[in-house]
Amino acid sequence: MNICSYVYFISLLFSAFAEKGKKMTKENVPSFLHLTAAQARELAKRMPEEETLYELADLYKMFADSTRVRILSALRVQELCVLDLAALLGISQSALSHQLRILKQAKLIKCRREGKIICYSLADEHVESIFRQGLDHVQE
Amino acid sequence: MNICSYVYFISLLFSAFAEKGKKMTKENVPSFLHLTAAQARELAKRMPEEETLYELADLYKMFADSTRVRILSALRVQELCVLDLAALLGISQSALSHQLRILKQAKLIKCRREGKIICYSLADEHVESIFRQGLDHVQE
DNA sequence: ACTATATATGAACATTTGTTCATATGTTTA
DNA sequence: TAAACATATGAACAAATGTTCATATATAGT
Repeated sequence: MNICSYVYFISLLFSAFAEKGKKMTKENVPSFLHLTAAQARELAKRMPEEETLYELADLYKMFADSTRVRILSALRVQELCVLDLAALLGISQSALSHQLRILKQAKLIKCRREGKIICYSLADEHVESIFRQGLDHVQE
Repeated sequence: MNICSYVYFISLLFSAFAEKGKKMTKENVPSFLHLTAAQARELAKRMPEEETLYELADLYKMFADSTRVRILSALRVQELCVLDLAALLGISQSALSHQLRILKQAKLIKCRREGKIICYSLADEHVESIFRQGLDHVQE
């Protein structure tokens, strides 16, 4: 957990005490918070780094658009070139190309050139497992 | 795969043939597409339903915002009431409440009332497993 | 019943995001 | 080397999303 959030949290504790004219002791907390300071520290320690959580959100952002999900879903089956993919999904070449770039930057897909055409495929097994995990949840 | 996309795809095949003054045969395809019609049908069959893919994108949308990821990350550790959570994460009560509603509607978290306060927690094991899956990928 | 506390929500606003359109880049073939 | 083909990309626009501010609802305590 980021030090900023924690500092903010602690400052809230102090100001809450100040408002009520109470003295803050190490393991005591203001009434509007139901966690003790010690519990809050413990909780914060058990959370991943703030930075990691931002990266996690960024990863899931890639799967958070139906066009990208459909692209990944097709590439799960087989490698495809841009025009085939566009025709298959019924979207414009431009829109697809923009999304392919985004997915490529996120390292979820890779591509190789074969003459005039460029073939895209999933980058690795991890992508497949993330996809399947979500699919399991959606399909109950 | 949605019938609409497939119909669109087939229509593209036909128009491509028409433009070139060729006749379209069952298993032949225009040169700008590297898939045969049969391959395209095969591929489409192996993809989940279009509707399922939209639901999948919606599911991942929940994890695609850093505030929501941080909320879920805290609730993984323990049940928390709104004000504790807001203080812990350093966000306003209002912003948090809006996000809690979104997560609740998506059935990723649940809540129970205890007097004045309302305690939130993760809805089920699936949420934890989706979270962990993404975390594994991010942390390499 | 009145006040304080805890949470929820509607509207306005700013930001982000995805698509389209026009055009650029890069590769093959005539 | 010119033309055709396959893909990429910048800019403009529209739509979706998250936060803030003000206020509403609901419960507990006096």
